[in-house]
Parts: sequence; C-alpha cells; structure tokens
Amino acid sequence: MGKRVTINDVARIAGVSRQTVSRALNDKGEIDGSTKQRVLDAARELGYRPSRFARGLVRQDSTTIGLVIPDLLNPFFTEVAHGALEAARARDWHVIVYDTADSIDEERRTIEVVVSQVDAVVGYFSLDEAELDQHLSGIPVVLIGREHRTPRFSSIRIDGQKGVHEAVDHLVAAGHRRIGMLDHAGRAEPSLRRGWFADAMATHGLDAPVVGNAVQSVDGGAEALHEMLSRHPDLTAVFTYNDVVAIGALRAARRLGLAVPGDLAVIGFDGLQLGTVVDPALTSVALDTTRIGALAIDQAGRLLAGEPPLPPEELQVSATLLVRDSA
Amino acid sequence: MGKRVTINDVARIAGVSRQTVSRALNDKGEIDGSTKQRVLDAARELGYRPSRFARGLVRQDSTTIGLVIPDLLNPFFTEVAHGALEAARARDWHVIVYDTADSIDEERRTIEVVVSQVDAVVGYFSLDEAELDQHLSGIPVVLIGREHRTPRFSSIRIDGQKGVHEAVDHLVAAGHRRIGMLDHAGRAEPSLRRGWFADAMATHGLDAPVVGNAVQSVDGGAEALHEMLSRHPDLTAVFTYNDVVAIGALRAARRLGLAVPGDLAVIGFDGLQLGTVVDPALTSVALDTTRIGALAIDQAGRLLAGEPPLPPEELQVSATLLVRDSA
DNA sequence: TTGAAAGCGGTACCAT
DNA sequence: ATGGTACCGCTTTCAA
Repeated sequence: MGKRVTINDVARIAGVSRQTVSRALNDKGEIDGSTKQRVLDAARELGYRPSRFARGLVRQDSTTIGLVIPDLLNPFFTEVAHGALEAARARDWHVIVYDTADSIDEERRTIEVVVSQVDAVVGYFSLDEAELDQHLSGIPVVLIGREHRTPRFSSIRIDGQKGVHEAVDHLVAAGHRRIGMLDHAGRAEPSLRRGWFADAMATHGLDAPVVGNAVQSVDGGAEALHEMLSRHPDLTAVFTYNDVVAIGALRAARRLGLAVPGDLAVIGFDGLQLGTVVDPALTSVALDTTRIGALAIDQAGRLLAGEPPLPPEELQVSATLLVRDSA
Repeated sequence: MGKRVTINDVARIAGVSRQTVSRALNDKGEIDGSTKQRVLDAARELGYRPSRFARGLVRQDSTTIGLVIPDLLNPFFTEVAHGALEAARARDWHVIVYDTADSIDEERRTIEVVVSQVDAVVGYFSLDEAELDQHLSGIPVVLIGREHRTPRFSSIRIDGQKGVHEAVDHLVAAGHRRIGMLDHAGRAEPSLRRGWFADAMATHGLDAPVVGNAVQSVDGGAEALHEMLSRHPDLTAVFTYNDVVAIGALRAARRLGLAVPGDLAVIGFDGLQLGTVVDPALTSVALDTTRIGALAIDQAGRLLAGEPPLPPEELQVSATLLVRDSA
C-alpha cells in the first residue's frame, strides 16, 4: 500500500511523458511553464513522491553512514554521535544511528542489517573482527575506541598518556601523594587508562597506586569510592576511569562530609559537558569527543572515495587536562 | 569510483548467470552447493556488495524514518531520540538523525534533503506548516512538542497540566506560599507551562506568581535565579521551565548559601536522568521522554501503513511529579 | 538446478 | 519543448 503512485501515474494524469514529469519535478529548464504547472498539479493531487531507491539507483550520489553506538543515553556516546552527525552534515551525508543497547545480540542484529542500508559503518563494536568482517564484508568500517588487528579495519585511538600525566602532575603539584584510581570493573585486563596512571605515578616516584574497580555508572562510582576510602582512608585524591564514575565519587565524598577538592581531589576522564553541571565542576582529562566522531566520518569518507586513508598517527585523539574545580 | 562491482561482474567471474548469483547470495534453495560456493568466492574476491538502491527498488520493504532534532547534546532531546531509536528498532526500521543545531537555516536544509531519504519524518521543527508542507510534500510528518494546525500533520502533545498542579500541591503542602517561576526567555508568548503554573497557583488562592525569564542553559538558569531572588528575596520555592534551568538554579542557590530544599525548594520540568547526578537530586515534573519518541514513531508507522492514525487524545504524554530531593 | 526476460521507478541522452 | 529509449543493479516469474 505504501509507495503506490509512480511517475507513470503522474504522466498519465497530466497527459505527458514521464520524462516531462521528471523535468518538471527537477526544475530542469526546457519545459513549458503551463506544462510544468499541469504536471506539478497532477503530482500534488496524486500525492506523488519519487522513489528514493529508483532515484538513488540512477544518480549515484548521496552517501549514508551507519553509526553504531552502545547507548545513546550515555553522555560520552552522545557527544561522539554529535560530532559524527556534525561532520556528516558538513558533507551532506546522512547518518543512520543504531543504538545497540549494550547488548551483543543487538550488535549482531545491527551488523546484519546495516550493511544493506549504508555505504560505510563507524562506531563501537565488541564483536571480534572475524565476525564483523563476515557481515560487514566489502564495506568500510571504522572502529572507535578499540584498536584494529587486521588491515581490513581502521580505528580511532584514544591516547590519554599525556593527559593522564598532566593530571597526576597537577595533583602532585598541589601536594598530593596518596592518589587512588577507580578503574573500570568487570573487564578481563586492566584498562589502558590504568596503565597510563601507573606510569605517571611511577614517574613521580610515588607508591604503586591503590586501585579500586567501579561499575560504570554514577552509583557505581559512589559505591566504589566508599569502598576504597574505607580501606585506604589516607587517600587525598582520586583519578577515575571516566567522568560518570567521577561524578559518583563526587557525590560519595559529599555524603562522607569530605570537601572537594579540599579533603579529596577528584579527576575524571572524558571531559564531558556533564562535568559542568555538578558542583564543584569536575576536573577531567578531556577528550575532544566531537573530534572522535568527526575523525571517524573523515576516515570513512577517504575509504569510500578510494583516497589514501589517514595513517594511524592521525587517527588518534589525545587528551589534555581540563582543570575545573574538583582538583 | 564508488560502487563499481555489480552482480554482473560476479556472474561473469563465477561463470553463471546473475540470477544464480542472486540465489547464492540470498540463500535461496534450488542451487547446487558447489555453484553456490563458487559464486560466494567470486563475490568475496571482487569485494562485491549489492546496491541498496537496486535492492530496495525491487523489494519494497525496509522503512527509514527521519528524526529531526534541534540539538542532540541537549539531554532532553537525547532522551527523546533514544525513545525513537528504540521504537524503530523494535520494528526493524532505520532512523536517520538530523541535528539542526538550533538553526533555522539548518532546519531548512534538512527538510529539503530529508524527503528523498526517508519514508516519514518525525521531530522538532520551528518552520511554519506551509513551508514544511512545501518541502515535505506527500510524506507523513509527526511534529513533536508543538501542536499542528492543519490536518496535514500529526503532533505529539505534552500535557503538563496535571503534573504542574501536583508540583504546586507538593510545595504548598510543604508550607510554601511564595513560589516563583523561571520561564523560557526569548519567546513571543508565555509558555504553556507558565499557564499551567499560574493556574495551579490560582487554585490554591495564591498571589499572581512572580515570573522570571531564563535563557535555556545551566548558566542561564543560575543567572535568572540570582536576578529573581534579588528582586524577590521572600521566595521560598521556584518552579522552572525545564530541568536544565533548574540545575542552574540549584547551583545559584548553593552559591548564595541557600540550602536546598531547606531555604529554597526547586522543581524542574522534564524529569531527565540528568537530575539524578546533581546534589540534591532534582525534583521534577517528569515526562516519559522515551514514550514521546516511541509515540512519534508509532504514529508515523500508522500513517505509512494507511492505518487509522492515533487520535489526538492518545498522542499526548502527560507529566507526573517525580519527587526526589530538591523539593 | 539454472537461465532468459520482465520489471521495480527513475534519469540521461538523443531524436523530433 | 517534448517524447522514445536505454539503462542504473537487482529480484522475481517462468521456461528449459
């Protein structure tokens, strides 16, 4: 029942050929004013609308990118998505967004259908490359926040080395010595961020850091800080896996009657805008989230156009300490 | 350069006809195992990928919806978008997201191109219906947060009447009498929310309310509260146009040394998750934001299928007071 | 099991 | 200014 009315119907009603209809609708010259009007009227009357498929088939323009993210409600992904949308819009590209709801099954469903809807795919995946390639065969794929293993894929890397060092420098300069970290709970290996942190601590000759694990949520962060502080009451500063956890830590500190940054300094990671709504505003190792999305789109574009892709060095986004009020 | 390899190329290389290629690729029966393998190999080798246009042209399935929002970074719209994506995914529909960056020009650009990419459009628009219809001709359009004037469009209404009354009831029950409101700045007419508020105040026989105007941002809310309090220091409670403004008010109150809710009660509007990260957690007249998006998708679906559309009464989402800690 | 032919709904090019 | 025709890439009859 959907797209019934075709260009032929319009042609018939208007008493002209389809080519003429096409001309009228596309504002080509070479058409009589009254004819054009007649066609337009007929089209409107019939509720005619060109098929995007037929049109796409003949004019090979119009690019559509699939953006796959685990959870749009997570402000980090929201920002990345925003960056991607912005970059795509600048090129007049269209972006189909898929929210996989943090579910591996939804991710599977997504890669199965996305390939027939878009020209390239960018985003966050947890499936292994073999499975991805199997379903996404033949189409450019840019992985975000995860390193590719085979040349089949591209990836945008997050380089927090410098930023995390700055964070620790900042804390040390303020006199902190006992600094803990709230890492990502429930992952096989310690995070890269934890590695950078340990590295920075070592640089200052500080003790092997105290590390707790936080579930990735505000509540998770609050709980983890409680726990960590009960075991290590001497901590005067905390660095967290990300801003969401840091915000939880902020809340926990307040509940414990600790002034931030006076009694406890807190530094997050991501530099989300969200960090400005809490009080004190969150100091954070900031990523240019917009750029992450934009880079992914950019790389997808190069791959699509057959241009030389950006080399790994340029596919990195590095972090910088963003000093606000919590440290 | 883009989509060079066609089904014909695969057919030639595999030494079969295109129909056979189609069979192999689409897992139809009636094909010899070895033939199928040969085709698959050829396809992989050539990096063949079916044209989504050609395929869409012949099988008229696959629905794509355009979602137009003014700013994905605004948590309210993020939540609505999330609801829409979720509802679309449940039907195996695809959603192209357009962020118009709060710009009327971007909105224009969007409606000009979206029509050739999607089957229906839902979202937020500020253009008038005539202009919308002109570009979106013939395709279902569901307006959110704004009432349609002509039957050409559908719209999802926000009904805050009950929720706002609950909010005022709640405040009055807690002993508040002097309650101000921070409305939306920079709009021609007072908002509906302000009307509901005035109405609720009148119900309780309270004075005509004090109303200030806030720019729609955290800073805007903070500033507006300052200003309002300097002129009306006797206020003990504030209701705001939305949560973002309320969060600004929260901050301003804290800076002024006012305890919330002790010295000043604050109630927002929207019921965003964002309200849980601030301290005290924000009490708010909550909307089911997810439902807003879902309703829009639902209505678009009915329009598309030629089913009877939902009547206006069912296209409403009403608000309820969500009591957290700020009032 | 496989292939030939006929569209799907448009646009471009060449006549008229 | 308008119409005829080929063709975009793929799937769906229908024969063979």
